Amino acid sequence: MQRSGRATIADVAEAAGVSKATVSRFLNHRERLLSPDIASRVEAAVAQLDYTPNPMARALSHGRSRLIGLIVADIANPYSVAVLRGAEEACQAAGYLVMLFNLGNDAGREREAIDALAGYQVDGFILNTLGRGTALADAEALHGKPAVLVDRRHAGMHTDFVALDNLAAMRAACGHLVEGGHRELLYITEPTRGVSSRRERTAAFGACLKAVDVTGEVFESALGDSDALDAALLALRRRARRGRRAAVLAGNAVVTLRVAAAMQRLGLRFGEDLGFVGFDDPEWAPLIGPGLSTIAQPTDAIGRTAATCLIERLRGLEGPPRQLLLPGALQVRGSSLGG
Amino acid sequence: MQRSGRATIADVAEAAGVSKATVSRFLNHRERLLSPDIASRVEAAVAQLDYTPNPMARALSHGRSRLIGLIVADIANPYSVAVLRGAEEACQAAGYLVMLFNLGNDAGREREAIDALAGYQVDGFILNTLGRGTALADAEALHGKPAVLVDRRHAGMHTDFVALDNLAAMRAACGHLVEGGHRELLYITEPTRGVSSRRERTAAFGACLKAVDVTGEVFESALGDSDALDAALLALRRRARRGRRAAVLAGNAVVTLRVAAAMQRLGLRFGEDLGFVGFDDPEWAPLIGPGLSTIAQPTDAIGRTAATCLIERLRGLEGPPRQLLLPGALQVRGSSLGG
DNA sequence: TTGTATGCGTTATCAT
DNA sequence: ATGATAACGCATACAA
Repeated sequence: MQRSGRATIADVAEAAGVSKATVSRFLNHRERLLSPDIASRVEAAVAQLDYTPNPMARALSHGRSRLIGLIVADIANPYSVAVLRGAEEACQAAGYLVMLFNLGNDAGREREAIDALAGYQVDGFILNTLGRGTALADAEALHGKPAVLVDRRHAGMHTDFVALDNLAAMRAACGHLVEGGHRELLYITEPTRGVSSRRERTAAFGACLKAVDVTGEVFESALGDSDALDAALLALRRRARRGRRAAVLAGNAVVTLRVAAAMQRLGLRFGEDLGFVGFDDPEWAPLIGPGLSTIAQPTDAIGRTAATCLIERLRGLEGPPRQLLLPGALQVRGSSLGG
Repeated sequence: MQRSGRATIADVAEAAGVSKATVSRFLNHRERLLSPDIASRVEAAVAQLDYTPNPMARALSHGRSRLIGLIVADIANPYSVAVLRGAEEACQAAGYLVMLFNLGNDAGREREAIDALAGYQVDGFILNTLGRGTALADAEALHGKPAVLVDRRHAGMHTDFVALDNLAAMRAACGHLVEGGHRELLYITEPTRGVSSRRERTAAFGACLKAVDVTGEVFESALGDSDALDAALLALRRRARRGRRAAVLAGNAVVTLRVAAAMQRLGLRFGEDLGFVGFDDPEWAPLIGPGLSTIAQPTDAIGRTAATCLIERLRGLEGPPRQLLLPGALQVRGSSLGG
């Protein structure tokens, strides 16, 4: 009688002795009055048959799927995962399910990802993408569906945007280091080209230097080039003088890892030889040397906020694109104290 | 003319001057002959309209969705993420999309997760769940859909199973430590109750001890109880004697982190005071002390294998449940050498 | 080989 | 207030 063992709305209607339309109304339009007699009969039938509406049929007919497409630049990146975690949680709580698409750092697949997800009628997108390329030129590419950007902006996209307050975070980091007597700062970042968050942090670093008597440099650390990184660290070390200590700022956890490896190679000690503060607060930060000072991003909140943002739009919220910048939290450990 | 800007099969049919059925056949049953004339007309129309079948409508009608439900115990766990990564990749490559459900370590939601995913007509499940509770008693709960278990078995579930070869891995770890002169071993694991992988590793540890002149103990490390852990490590340290060194085996990366924190608290040195090998090979392992020796799990392969396994079943592969045990790789670093 | 008609499970537009 | 009925987009018996 019932395909795949599941009760359909027709079964419920029959059991309750009413029409399918009535059952559908009972489920979706609780606000409209329906005679208490019928309502209770439908309710009983639903309970007895353990009926659950088929979301796909609902999506086909009604146009909305209660699905949210989450596109992530690289699921190997702990930051992406942390955001994903918060977003998925908020979606679940709001009755949405997440469809995941991992780009694996392949910018060329952005379009493919969006199309695939749109095919499944996702109601909206959460995008933590690469930023390079103009694949997502505009709403056109999004099939008219709302989206929220996380961490990285896209030029020309009029969507909500959620990220760390990079400027404030950088101020906190620099301020802390300067207070500790550090006067020679080196900001190490992954190559900034095209990635808005990296550009913003680099710019913020520059801005933080202006006010004070501090020398700052920026170093772009590429994936395989550990020699250049070693050289930069050694040069920084040489610039340190009494009362004018030197410190490294790492732009994210990936850089932090590279720096930690380099320090080990070079036999340099965090805190003693070079101060250190890094963006992102990985679980292992306390265990490296005297403990690495960090700026902890509220990744969970970022993910939740992004999802909430999107869901508000899905519920009809109008208005210009919003920017939600969440504050980071400075975690002071040995690497920015010793010496 | 077209809702939501997308071309439908009807549009293609009209453009090609054929019936919808013909278009559908052209798309799905390439094998059956269709007159070259019509075929080319349909092909042209498809290309011109940039037509893509609506997967939801297809699922509703045909019963299959090309969706795979991935239920993960805790997305905060790097192991889960690593597996997820491999699985998602393989699914994408095979033309499947992943629907994600994170349990957030809440075993009570297993059933909810399966039902929600089944509602969207997922074709099958990849399950990396908690193992506790009998929520997934049997195929009944899976709505008749095939599933593959990752890392953790469920009693009474007749499904394929993919995991690390725990016994071989434990042998490699113990063998390496014994070769290095370690005779007092302490295996530290998260509480094993109900979790098959933890039980198996613990059992394997016991098996490895029998053959040789080695003293072994097992310690279950609970989340907040760092005092007990400290005590266990100190006791182990005391048991070490000349020519009979002591070493810790950590059951996974979570435990490794706890042990590393404890060693720091206690002022003990890896390699010197206590040997160490841990399951899982987190990126930060080389940076702790002299480098932590580990057993690297082929997480990516595990995820890919699980997905492949499932997809084979979806393609109709019959036969009894398979067990795929993948080998780990011993990574020797300072923690198991020094002293 | 191709077209017609029906069903998949819902929602929504009409009547009543 | 409730019940027929037509979409939604596609696949598939069945007919031709």
